[in-house]
Amino acid sequence: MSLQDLQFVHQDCGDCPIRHRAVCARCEADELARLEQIKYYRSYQAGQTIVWSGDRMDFVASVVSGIATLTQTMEDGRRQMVGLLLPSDFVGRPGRNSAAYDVTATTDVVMCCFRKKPFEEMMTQTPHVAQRLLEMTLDELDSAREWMLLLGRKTAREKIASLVAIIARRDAALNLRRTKGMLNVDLPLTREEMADYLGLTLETVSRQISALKRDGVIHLEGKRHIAIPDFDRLLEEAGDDSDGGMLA
Amino acid sequence: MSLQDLQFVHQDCGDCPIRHRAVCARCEADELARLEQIKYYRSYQAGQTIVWSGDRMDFVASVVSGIATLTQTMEDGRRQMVGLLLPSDFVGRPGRNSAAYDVTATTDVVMCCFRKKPFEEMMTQTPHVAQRLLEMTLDELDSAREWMLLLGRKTAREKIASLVAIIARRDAALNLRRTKGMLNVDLPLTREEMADYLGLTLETVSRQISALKRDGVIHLEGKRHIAIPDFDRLLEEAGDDSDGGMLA
DNA sequence: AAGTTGCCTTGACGCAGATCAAGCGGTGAA
DNA sequence: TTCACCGCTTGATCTGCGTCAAGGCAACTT
Repeated sequence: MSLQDLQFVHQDCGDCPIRHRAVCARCEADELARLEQIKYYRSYQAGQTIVWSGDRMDFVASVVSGIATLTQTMEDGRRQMVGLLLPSDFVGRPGRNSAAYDVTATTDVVMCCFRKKPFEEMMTQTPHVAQRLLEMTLDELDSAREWMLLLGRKTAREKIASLVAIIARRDAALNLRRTKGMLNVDLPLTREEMADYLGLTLETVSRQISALKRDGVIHLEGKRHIAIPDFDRLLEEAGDDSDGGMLA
Repeated sequence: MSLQDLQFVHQDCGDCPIRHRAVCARCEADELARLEQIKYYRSYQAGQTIVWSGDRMDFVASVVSGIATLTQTMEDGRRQMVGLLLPSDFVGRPGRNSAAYDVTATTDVVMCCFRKKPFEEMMTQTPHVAQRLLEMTLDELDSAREWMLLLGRKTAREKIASLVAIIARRDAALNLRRTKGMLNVDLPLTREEMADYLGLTLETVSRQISALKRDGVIHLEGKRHIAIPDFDRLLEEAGDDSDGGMLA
C-alpha cells in the first residue's frame, strides 16, 4: 500500500471505488488495511468476456474504469442485458461461487478484485462493509425493478427516451457537461447493445432514435453523441413521472 | 416474549420468518431478544394496499402468511408488477424512508414488522442480520434479473409457462404436492394480476393458458388450479435451460 | 327466480415492432 | 486505390399481441 494509495483514500474519490464507498467514507484504517491486503487489479479489453454464466467465480470486484455489461442468453441466442456496470459498481456475489450471467467488457475495463474467501471473512468482522454492500445491492434492486416497468410496459419510443435519460443522469452524477444550455451525453453502447438492454431489435432502436431526433427531443452529433435541449421534455417522452431530483 | 415464541425460535420454523432466517439459524439469544422487543404484527385484508408508492415507510417487515405484490404504475395507468412476496419474504429498505412502489395484499396477509430506526440500530450491532439480509437481497436481485429476461425476450406462451414453473418451484420448496405423478399448483393470482406480472394483457394470458391446456402441457381444474403432467416439458415451453435443481 | 357483479374465455380486427433486405459511410488492410 | 468489414439507417412486409366487443359461469343479493 503506497502513500499514493493512502492519499486517495482520504480524498473523496479513490482509484478503487469499493475502498472508498464501503470503507473510506468512514475512514476506518484497520478495515482498509485488511482490504488492501487482499485486493488486486485486472484489465480487460473491449469486447472481452470477463466471466461466463455458470463459470466458477472466486472473486468479487468493483469497476474502476470502463463499462461492463451483465447479459443473459437463451439457447436460441435471444439476449437480454440485465445490468450495466459503470465505474464504482460492484459485481459478484458473496455466498455463491458461480456466476449467474455473462459479464462482458464493452470498453476497456479495469476492475479492482478481492478474492472471495478473504473478502467474506473480512465482511463478518467489519459490519460497515456488509452494510454498505447491502445499500448498494438494494439500489441495484430498485433500478432492476424500474427496468422491469420499462421492459414490460413501455413503448419503443419511451424505452429509448428512458435509456438516454438514465445515461444522462448517471453521467451527470459524475460530471455534468453542458454547452449552450444543453446536456451532452455519449452513448457508451452500440445500437445492438441498446437493443439487448431495451428488449428491442437494433432496427427499432435506430428508427426510434431517428424519430426522437426528427421531433427535436434530442440532437444527434455523429452516431454516438447526443445533446438534450430540454431534459423535462425527454422525461415526458420516457413516461417517467419525475426526474429523480437530478436537477433540483 | 412468550414461551410459545421461544419454542418456535428453536424449532426450524417460526411464525416470524425473519427471526428464523436472519437470527435463529445461528441461535444468538441476545440478538433475538433485541429483535423481539421491537417487533409487532399487522394483518391486512385481501385487496388492501399496505403501502403506497412515495409514502413514508417507517418499518421493515417480513411476510408471515398470505401473498403480497409490489407494483409500479405509470400516470396513464399501465401497471407492472415488480415483485411477488410469499411467506418469509422481506419488504422494506433500511436506509430509505419512502416506499418506491405500491405494496398490495393479494390474499389476506399477516406481516411481522420492525420499526425501522431500532431495526437499523440493531443491524449495526449484529453483523449476522445484515449479512442474512444481504443474501436475501442478492437472491431477489437474481430473480429480478431473470424476470428481465422474461419481460424483454420471451413470447407470451413462454411467459405463461415460466410463471407456472416459478410458482410450482416456490410451492415445491415449501410442500411438494403430487397426485398420480402430477405436480399440482394453485395460481394465487387473477388473470389480470398475471398479466401485470408478465407484461401482457389479461386476454393474452387467458388465451395462452387455454393453448397450453389444449396442447397438454398443463391440465386445468377449475380456473385457478393447474396440474403439471411433465415438468420438463413445461420448462422446455418456458425456454429455460435448466430446472434449477428443484427435482434433483 | 331474476338480476348483479366479478372473473374468465373467445372472436374479429388493427397496429407496433419484428423480420428480411438493401444500401451508406467510415476505417483499416492489401 | 480498391476491397472488405462494421456499425448504422431506411424501406417493405409480416405477425404476435393489444384492443374492442360479446358472452359464459359461479357466487351473491333482493
